Amino acid sequence: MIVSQTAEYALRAMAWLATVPRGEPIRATDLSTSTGIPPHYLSKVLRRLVLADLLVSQKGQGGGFMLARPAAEIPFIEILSAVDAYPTEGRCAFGWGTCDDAHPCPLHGVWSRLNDHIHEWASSTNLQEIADGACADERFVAPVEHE
Amino acid sequence: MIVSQTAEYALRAMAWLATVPRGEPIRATDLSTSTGIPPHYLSKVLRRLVLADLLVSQKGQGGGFMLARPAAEIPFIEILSAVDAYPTEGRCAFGWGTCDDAHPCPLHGVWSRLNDHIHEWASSTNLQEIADGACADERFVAPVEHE
DNA sequence: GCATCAATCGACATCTAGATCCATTTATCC
DNA sequence: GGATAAATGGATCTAGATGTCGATTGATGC
Repeated sequence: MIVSQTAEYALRAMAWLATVPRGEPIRATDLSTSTGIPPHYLSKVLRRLVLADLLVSQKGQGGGFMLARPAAEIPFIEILSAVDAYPTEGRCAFGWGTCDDAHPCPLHGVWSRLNDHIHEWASSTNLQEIADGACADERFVAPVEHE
Repeated sequence: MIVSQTAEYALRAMAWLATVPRGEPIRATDLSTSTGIPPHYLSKVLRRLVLADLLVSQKGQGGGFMLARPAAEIPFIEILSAVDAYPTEGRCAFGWGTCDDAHPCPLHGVWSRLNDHIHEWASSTNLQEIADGACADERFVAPVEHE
């Protein structure tokens, strides 16, 4: 498993929201049925995304959630950070308390090489890419099933 | 968290074993104190590595564990596969039941790009690199602390 | 053969991410 | 202002990953 379930849900929800015209709020309930994410769990994830300034929420009648910024300005790394999922900094796979570039543990080199890859990917990928690749009407049709 | 705790332990144990001269078996107990991995848990991880033909074990007096092959012939991907940790194939981050290159979900493209990176890293990195970078006497000295 | 050493195995405890439920707050519409 | 819609927040439940324990099996040396 590359990322946690929560992180995956966050990406899914954001990806979906990126495909609807910006400015029209989507209700958590609708988002839940569309994406297959359990409703109560989704609302918690959404809340964290609001706190991270990636979404804005509107309570009451006609309310819902929408992107706080244009999709092109939301890189994946911000989404992952918003739901934790993106530490690995400072942690050492070898169990050393102190492990940095100055005093690297044996795994440090290869480990940070992987980290760089992931960081690069998460920084250079943004929601607009998803929105471009996916026509909301065609490809977002009901999931066949979700396990 | 990029990989599970178990996977991290597996890498640690293998990395350590790669730094001792091949042919001399290391006891699980010793490996446990050296790496800071809980002893009984470690032995479960080791067993899985044995089943995956990455380690050989020797019972009784003078027994222990050692690499089944030269370090250079053990890529990380085999270690990760041995302790699960390496599926992501077939799973779809979007919750679609069917998601392949022919019928990709909206996240499919960027997702598999990340997968490729990780796969490339895990395949091209082997234990020899670790052994080369780490002198067993100097850099493997007692972990300062482990959380 | 017997004692000892070390891996193996199964059962059990604990901890945490994931998921659910329900009461509360805030906004909108009439 | 009252009814309704929708997000918010806390408390709780559950399953799976993590970690522990004790007993067993197999190998070695004497």
